[in-house]
Amino acid sequence: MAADMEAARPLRADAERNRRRLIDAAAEAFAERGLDVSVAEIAKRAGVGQGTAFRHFPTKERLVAEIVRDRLTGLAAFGRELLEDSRREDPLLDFMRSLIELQVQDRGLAEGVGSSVLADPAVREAHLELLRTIELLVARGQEAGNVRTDISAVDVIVLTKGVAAASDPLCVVKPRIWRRYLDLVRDALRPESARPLSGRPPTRAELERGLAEHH
Amino acid sequence: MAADMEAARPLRADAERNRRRLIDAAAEAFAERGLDVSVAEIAKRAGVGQGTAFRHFPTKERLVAEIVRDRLTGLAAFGRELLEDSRREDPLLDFMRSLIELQVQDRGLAEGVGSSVLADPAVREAHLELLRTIELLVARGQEAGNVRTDISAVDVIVLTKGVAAASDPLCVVKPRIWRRYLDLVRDALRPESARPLSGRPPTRAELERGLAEHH
DNA sequence: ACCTGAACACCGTTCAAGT
DNA sequence: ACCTGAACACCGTTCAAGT
Repeated sequence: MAADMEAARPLRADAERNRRRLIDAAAEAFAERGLDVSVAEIAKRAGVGQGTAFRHFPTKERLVAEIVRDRLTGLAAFGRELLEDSRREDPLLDFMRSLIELQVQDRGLAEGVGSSVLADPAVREAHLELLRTIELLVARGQEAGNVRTDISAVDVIVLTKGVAAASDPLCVVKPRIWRRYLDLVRDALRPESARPLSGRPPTRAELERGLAEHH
Repeated sequence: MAADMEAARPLRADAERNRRRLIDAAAEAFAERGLDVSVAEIAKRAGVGQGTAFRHFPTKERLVAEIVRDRLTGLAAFGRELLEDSRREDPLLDFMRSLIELQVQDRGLAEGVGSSVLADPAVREAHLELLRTIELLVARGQEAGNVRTDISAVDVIVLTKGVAAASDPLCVVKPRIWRRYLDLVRDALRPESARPLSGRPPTRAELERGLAEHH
């Protein structure tokens, strides 16, 4: 799961332990109650002083970034697994299902992607890795004739985010409603239904820039 | 635009003036910078003390609610205009365009719908009015053969919210990108592309309940 | 009746003092 | 090196004192 770029100098034993506790406590709290749980409460849950929290993560956003990065990396890895599993009929659709399911279950992740955490370099790198994986899945789907050819990986990310965001309020009362809207997206992506789309498709760079500048 | 249920007892002249100034200042500030502009700043922009702001709107949420209600009422009225204009080929699609465009232009509105302001009774009433208008538009579209028959007005609201939310980050760099995703939704809604959707469709009551309980 | 700014509780963030 | 809680600026909200 955790893909640290550089091991850097190892932390002192207690610091390392505190860091892990903070990440675990934050991941849990954010998933359950969204990103507006206070750092003070996360520190308390982790059993450390709140000063310690800000020593490890100089800003709350960096703490969020750490956790979002973990999730994105995990998703990219899962996407590559799907690509290697040759028995799957429609790996792209399976992947979109997982993307949405994770956003629906993890409120913090849903609030995190599309927030300014995407400006964080480590998060951007993980996001790019995810995009590249989706590009492979889209290409595969297009070769198999499952997916219209005027659709890109950026579109897939945008669409899954849309399904998750749109389903969000209804999910409290109908937890599986997102499947309905994923089904509609599936219908929209089939080659038979393709009619010309207006404007030029968004590029990878435009998405990255948009996410980073957003706010 | 403003559809006050009961005129009640009229306010003192200065109070009425302050109320209007607060609403105008808030509408402008929320549209530009989203819902997290402080009440203090809105009061300052309106030229009143911040105590006055809380006298007119006992909570920040009520101030937001007032503005969201105005927008929803305006949208419902516009929808009915579309229904009466017999020259339009696809009034539902035209209406979805306006729904999305407004959410993209007005950050406060986008953040407001789907937040807990929908718990406010006056907002719920305006929202219900909007839903009923969309139901007429959907029925019209289905009669004309433009729209698949397993789609409801609730779906339309959910989908437009999804398009607006998904396009949001990209809009900074490509302001018209939402048209692309509306085009995809248009393709998904055409009867020819219809394949069975999983689960039962969400009802009006479920949407209302979801929006109100959300948070 | 309505207006106002000072006061309160809570948040993110900083830092002097400890080990 | 790292930990800690008290301190600061800012937010939403309340309220005693004014007109």
